[in-house]
Amino acid sequence: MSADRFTPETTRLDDAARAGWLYYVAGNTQDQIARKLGVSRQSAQRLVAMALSERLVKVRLDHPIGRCMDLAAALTDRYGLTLAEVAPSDPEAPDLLAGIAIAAAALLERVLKSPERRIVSLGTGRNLRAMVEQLPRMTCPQHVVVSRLGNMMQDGSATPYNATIRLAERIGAPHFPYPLPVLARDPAELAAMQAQQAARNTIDLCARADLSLVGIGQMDMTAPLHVDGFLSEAEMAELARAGAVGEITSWVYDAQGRILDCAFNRRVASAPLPCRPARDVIALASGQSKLPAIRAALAGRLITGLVTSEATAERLLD
Amino acid sequence: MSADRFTPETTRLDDAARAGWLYYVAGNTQDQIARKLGVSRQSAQRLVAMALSERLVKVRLDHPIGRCMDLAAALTDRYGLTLAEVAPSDPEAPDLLAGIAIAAAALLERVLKSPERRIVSLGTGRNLRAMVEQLPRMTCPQHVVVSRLGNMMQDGSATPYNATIRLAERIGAPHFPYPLPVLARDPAELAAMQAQQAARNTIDLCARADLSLVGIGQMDMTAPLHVDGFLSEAEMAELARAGAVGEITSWVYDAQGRILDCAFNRRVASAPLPCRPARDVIALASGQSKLPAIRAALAGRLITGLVTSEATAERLLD
DNA sequence: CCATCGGAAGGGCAAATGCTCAACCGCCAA
DNA sequence: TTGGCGGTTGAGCATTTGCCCTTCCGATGG
Repeated sequence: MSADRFTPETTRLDDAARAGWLYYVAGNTQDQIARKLGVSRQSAQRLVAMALSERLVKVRLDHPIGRCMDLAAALTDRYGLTLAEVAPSDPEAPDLLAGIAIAAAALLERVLKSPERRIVSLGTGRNLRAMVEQLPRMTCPQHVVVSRLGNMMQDGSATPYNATIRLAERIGAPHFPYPLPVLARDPAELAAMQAQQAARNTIDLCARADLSLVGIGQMDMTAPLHVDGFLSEAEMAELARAGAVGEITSWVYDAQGRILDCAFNRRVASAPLPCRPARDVIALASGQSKLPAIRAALAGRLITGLVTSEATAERLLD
Repeated sequence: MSADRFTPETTRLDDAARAGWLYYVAGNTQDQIARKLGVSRQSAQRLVAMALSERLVKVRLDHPIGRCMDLAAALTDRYGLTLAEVAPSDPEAPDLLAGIAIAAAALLERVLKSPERRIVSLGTGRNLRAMVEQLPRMTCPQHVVVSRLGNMMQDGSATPYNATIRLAERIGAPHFPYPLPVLARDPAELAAMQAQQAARNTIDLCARADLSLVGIGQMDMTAPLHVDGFLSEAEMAELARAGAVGEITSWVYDAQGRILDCAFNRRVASAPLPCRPARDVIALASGQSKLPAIRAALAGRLITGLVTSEATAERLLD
């Protein structure tokens, strides 16, 4: 091998390294490098490009954001997402809402800046509500905000964390609350509800939404559906036996991310949740307890994007 | 500081980091970055430039350039060193700080990766400071950083380029500043100072340091000791007559690398500099003006390793 | 309240860069 | 010798980038 020291290959790589050093570390232009190494400008360019393609130069970003962006790139890559945002975790409060809310707000703001009409559909949840609070006031009468699910509990009272109304107020856009409750009593009642013109119109809007932002619910004893009284402990247990690990806008799915064909889902009145959606469906979710639910949603391609925390992203990539 | 999380300053740096990542790691063009971050092309350019100027992006060249390797091998061979690193020189700026700093940072990083406790002692100087800036953030509470000399001028003000504190901050390790000034007024004062418990403890740590990184000072009119006001011109001349050619952590030595037995050295309060040290003492130094000082340090085996520039290495081997 | 000022944003342009393509060189085999 | 072929080179051109200069915005102080 020592004979290789002077083969063209080695010298070329050496020159590439030298060119890369002069370019990236010493800050020369390719013209200067060409003169210093005694080659043409084009050759210098090729050497610099080679230093890059042969991975001789290693670039590292020394900022907390750098790590997050590495994680986000790994997430999009591994799960075939169109978008991933990872908010830095505070080591002392690893799944603080604020980071995710800010990241998601920035994302939403970019969409809302469009002069074209955009239909934005929203689920429910603390994350979405916090996101809206982080959004600056804007004037966007050209857009439309629509809710993907009802905000009425079974007793007729409103659920907390209604993000749709707040968002519409904040950006001055027309909005469509979801005209049905979360759950129908039975499939027959559901069919009757969905036949109403207002319902059909809203569901249609949801299907055509350019951007949908949703939360992800876990299915343990802290499940939002349980805490909010939509599911009794017995029902929870039954769903668990059927393989339920998570829910998005009340649609319950299993570990492969398949919407379960079960009695509960047959009563869900929320807008249908497309599998492998054609338009952006972005979930906001983080936390140890939601991990299985997030994993399943990613596996089943129920979402095209994810906004999460650094800590959660790391665990998703384990 | 946590309240600062949302100040414009922080957000701006974050954005700069994002832009830098997208540009240098993900290979986006500035146009794409502008679209993704929702800003104008010019702003994206400014963010990328900021990522560079704020030293958020670190570039490292991962290739042993043949010529530098040869020089390094020749240096270890000729001077009996345990380690030599030679950074490529830009012919027009032969002794750029950056190359040496990066090489030394890589070296230090390898040591810091050890899970075992390591004691690292540092001298002062631009090179050391630049090295610390090149080091990535790490978490190494197992190590200890200790300064080999004071950072107080005679008037009590702090010298610039304090590397110890920066290093300790950056790697999250406990650190020991040097509790004495650079010079005592006279030998009697020195003895009194060195009797203090804190001083004895720190000096002992320096003696046990697994790795010591130091600069080398020349003894001409640009001498650090003179520029920083520790040596008057008259004193400089006297030391020159006594044969002084260089200094390490303020200990002045002659052309054979022998620590001079002179009035000045009897006032130096820095940690003692062992001749033919048993543990690694590595100097960072380059430049025409430092050549005699480097040669002498090598001849007298005051150091076990050297990180220098290509141009300086060549001259040392002449 | 208005005038002033500093910093950030955007337009425009010149320099730097990346890429394609045709020409060329050396090598091998017919 | 000659033709073909892989690979390298340099010219030309489109894109990208860096920078200057003007404009705009918000803060500050009279």
